[in-house]
Amino acid sequence: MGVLTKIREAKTEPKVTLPVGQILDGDCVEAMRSLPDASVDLVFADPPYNLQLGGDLNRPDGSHVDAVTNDWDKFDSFAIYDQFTRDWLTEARRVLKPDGALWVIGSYHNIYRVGAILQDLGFWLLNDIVWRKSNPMPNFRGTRFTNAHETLLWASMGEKARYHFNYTAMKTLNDELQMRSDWVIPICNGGERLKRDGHKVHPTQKPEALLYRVLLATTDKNDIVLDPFFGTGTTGAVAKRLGRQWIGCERDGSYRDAAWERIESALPLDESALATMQSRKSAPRVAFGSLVEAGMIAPGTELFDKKRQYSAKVRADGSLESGTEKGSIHGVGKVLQGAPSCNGWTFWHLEHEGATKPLDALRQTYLLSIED
Amino acid sequence: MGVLTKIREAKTEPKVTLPVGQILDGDCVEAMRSLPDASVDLVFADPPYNLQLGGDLNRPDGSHVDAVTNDWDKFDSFAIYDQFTRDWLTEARRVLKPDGALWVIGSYHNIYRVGAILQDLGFWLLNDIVWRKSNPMPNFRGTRFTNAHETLLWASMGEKARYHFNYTAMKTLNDELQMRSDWVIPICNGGERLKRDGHKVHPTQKPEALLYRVLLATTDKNDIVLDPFFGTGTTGAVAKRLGRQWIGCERDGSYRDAAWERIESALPLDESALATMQSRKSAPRVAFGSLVEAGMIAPGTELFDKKRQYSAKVRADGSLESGTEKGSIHGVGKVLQGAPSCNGWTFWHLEHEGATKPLDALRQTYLLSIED
DNA sequence: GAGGACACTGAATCGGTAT
DNA sequence: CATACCGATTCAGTGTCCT
Repeated sequence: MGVLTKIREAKTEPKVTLPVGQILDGDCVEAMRSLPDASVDLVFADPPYNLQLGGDLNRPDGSHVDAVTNDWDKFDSFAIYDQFTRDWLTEARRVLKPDGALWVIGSYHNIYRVGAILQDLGFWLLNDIVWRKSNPMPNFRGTRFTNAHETLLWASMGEKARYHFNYTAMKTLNDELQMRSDWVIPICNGGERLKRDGHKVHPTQKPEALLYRVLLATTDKNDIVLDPFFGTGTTGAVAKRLGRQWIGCERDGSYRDAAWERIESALPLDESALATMQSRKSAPRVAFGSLVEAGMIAPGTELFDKKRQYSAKVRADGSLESGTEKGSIHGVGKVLQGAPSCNGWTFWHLEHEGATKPLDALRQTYLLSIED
Repeated sequence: MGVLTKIREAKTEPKVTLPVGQILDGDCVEAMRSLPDASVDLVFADPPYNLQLGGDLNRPDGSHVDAVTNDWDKFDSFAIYDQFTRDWLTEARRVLKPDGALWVIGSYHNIYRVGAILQDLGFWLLNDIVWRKSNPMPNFRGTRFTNAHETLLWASMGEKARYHFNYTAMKTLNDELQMRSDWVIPICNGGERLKRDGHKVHPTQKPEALLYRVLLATTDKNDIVLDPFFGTGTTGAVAKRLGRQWIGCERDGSYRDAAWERIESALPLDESALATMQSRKSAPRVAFGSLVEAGMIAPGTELFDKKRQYSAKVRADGSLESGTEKGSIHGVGKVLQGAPSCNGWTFWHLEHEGATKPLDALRQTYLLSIED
């Protein structure tokens, strides 16, 4: 590649060339120093998360979890991580045009530090976006909530700065509803996941659908996108597909090689690719506990079947209790009847507003209340 | 109300009384100073977000920042907010027990500052939780993504600190799937929304379903919950319903009045409704040898895994023997598989009354037989 | 080929108690 | 303080192999 693009700086500065379509070798702060002021439209950054993992972790079946143990994710303290963050954000700010914008992705380990520093440097937060993973890794030890999301920050250059937002494109992508700040996107696996000798090339490759939405929302055709932590080049591949120009920084040669191979084989956008990016809507699953939480069914409520042969009492966590039997609405119904299975939603009834109703009626009401 | 609960501090300190079931008047930092060290189990905090709203700038204590004489800018406002955050978090940390925990809710305006300061003070993030609003306010001007979520941080007192998590109750509440870090809960409106003369009493009243999940997940019955920004008392109302003790701080008299009225009309749950599914962790421990002693398993019985790849013989003392390998049900299973660990109760099976059963089934039978 | 059983995997801050 | 030992714990998806 190596296409050099001429840009004209503000006022009457001499023309400068930008290394568009190139992966700059080396530390991203050093690499960005070679770029002129106010020259790129968007920065997308996926910095190390500073995970601070302890010992090994095994799944309940005894298999080993292949965690992120790379040296590039190790920092000795928050202070050192903060300095690293200030350094690259400062340089990113310098190369951004006044109406440019910045995206950073992170997890709870690092994103609060990044967000605060970003604000301290004068960036202006426009949204925080939640990437809700449809298939996250479970919490194998049952010690916390399943960590099922990551966070993206989108910021302009300052409170009064202008920025680009393709409102209509987002609304179209979201079935004519305003795009929300929570995005449901699967993690990167299957054919999209880059592998070498059967092993993943990069431990934290991001899904292209995520970059697709970011670039479609906040850049225009031919805009220049800089990714200081290029990795295996997801940003470059999607930029090429969407007709955006890109610059990457990456110090790991094997990542750069994989990125080149990938970007060269990336095809410019066609309609079929667009279709696969559309979010598919499916009916939300409702847990019985949600109805209890929402106050639609009080703990202590008596449930019974249509013939009033059986009864059970609702408990605080959404489980049922009937004699010595305890469990879910389905499980308790099944055991009481001695049946092979039971749909608790249709089996159990309650007195509601003077009438006898199956639980399913309340589920419908709840679904309406949480509809977008 | 005004029930005073006696607590005993660590070591041999004199007994101290806690203002349980009370709303402390005044600034929360001052109010918390009246509480003893290490005395509460949980802090839930919904601090003011009032940053960057344009126009007038108020300090979190309500005093007005004079734009002309103070020559404030966003850096000043962040610095003021940071100091306020450090102050109340420090005091909250002091009154928390060593195995207590803290929750804070916020939006992108303030949560990155809160999160970073929390980490700086030594709190250890356990999860960040996304409250995904099912019915958020749209972005009327079409300039950004619809801001459809808020963020909650859950933190323990430190990296090595213990904390409470009712894993099984959460799993039950979510229809037998692990509870994830993204929670879909409607915003507070309808009958739950407190109104006076047709206007909402508090601008940011939180839904009770949110507090319900927080308290059910991370407190036990009778635990003491402190809310430094009590507002109209959602925390107190849900705590009362769930049989938790509460303390509030609120400087606004009209909010305190509304909170009192609301909490007094809240109905506590009865004992059986309050019950939740208990994890097996809390069941009394049974030694495998006890089953042999009790005659439920005869020495010499052949055990095998589900696939019948391995087998072992039970010995008189409740140990297993397989080839040259001898030891506990866990130890032998672990060595045979070459696994990092093994739960012998679920790994080993035997023929019992014509069927193949895991040892765990016999443990359950034994547990029932020794119940009082 | 279709379908079922099974294996494998993903940015993970993933024990508690007794000695 | 470390060490030993007990024993609790997973969801969605892809790929492979076998029937």
